[in-house]
Amino acid sequence: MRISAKADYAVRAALELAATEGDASVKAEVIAAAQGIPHKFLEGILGDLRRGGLVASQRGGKGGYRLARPADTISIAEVIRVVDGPLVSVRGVRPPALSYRGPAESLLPLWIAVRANVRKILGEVTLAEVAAAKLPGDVLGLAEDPEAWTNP
Amino acid sequence: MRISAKADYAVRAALELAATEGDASVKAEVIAAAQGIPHKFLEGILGDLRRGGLVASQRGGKGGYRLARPADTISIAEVIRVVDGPLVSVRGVRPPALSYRGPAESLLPLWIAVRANVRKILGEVTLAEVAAAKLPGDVLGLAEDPEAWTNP
DNA sequence: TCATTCCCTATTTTTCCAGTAGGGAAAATA
DNA sequence: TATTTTCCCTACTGGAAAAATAGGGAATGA
Repeated sequence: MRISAKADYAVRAALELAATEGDASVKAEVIAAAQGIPHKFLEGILGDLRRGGLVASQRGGKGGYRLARPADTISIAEVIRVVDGPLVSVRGVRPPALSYRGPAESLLPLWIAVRANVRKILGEVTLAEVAAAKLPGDVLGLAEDPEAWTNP
Repeated sequence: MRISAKADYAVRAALELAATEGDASVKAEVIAAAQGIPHKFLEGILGDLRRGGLVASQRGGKGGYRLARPADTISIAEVIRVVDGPLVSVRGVRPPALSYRGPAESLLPLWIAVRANVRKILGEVTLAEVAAAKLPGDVLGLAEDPEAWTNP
């Protein structure tokens, strides 16, 4: 299960906006430099976020980007969906559209369970929480287990 | 987050073996037909599973493949790791190797939490359970929630 | 010996990811 | 109005990885 560069970049860009005081606009170039993201590639991503209604933009002199909604109302899952489509897919297909035969029939509910779990985490955590380094208790609990950091 | 065709095929092939009575060998061609997997592609996957120690093979007349260990000792996570490498990665990199700056710093524990959760599910469910359509209670609980089947 | 089946290597085809290029449109500033 | 700044749009490219194919070699049982 791989999280794409696009999704990673999009979340980091959104976090930069979430961390900006007030309604000030931030230029794409500034975000790119702060997070080490290729400038033009980032512009495309910010365009996706804008079309997805998560970000507002302003052209010209003092222009730039800002969040379209308060940072505590935007989940990480939303950001990823806007740039990458479905949160979880199998062979590029979203789970409910899959069909399995024979002993593999119970694979579908298994993928559904995985997806539900991912949704639960990424859907409850907001940009505000990550930007402020204040993850919800249950998520922090999972992340704090030393076992979670071990390799394979 | 995308699960590759290879991982999906590998699990389904392993489930066919898990569902086979006794130690009987199953031919690659039979598995391919049962699950609708391209025969030659499947052969490569079965080779990976064999080199990973999950499957044993036998050449010649009555040859074929069978599980190298009891089906209730092989988790879905093991199967996926053998054919695809790390269970979860960000931009192709496994989470502990990532490094984030500024407001994105808490992204790392978040990815870790997601990974821990995926591991928890796929690591506890065995081939035997899926093949017998008897998923563990907690997994079934997640999968039974109608909410989990809704689209986005 | 012969049919069967796994085994190995190489090659192809396709798809998608990540990144680049160049210019046009809007807005502020002067 | 002219100029600068910045977002905005379209196209495109390179390359890697995913998915699949091809062909023959090596073991095994009959």
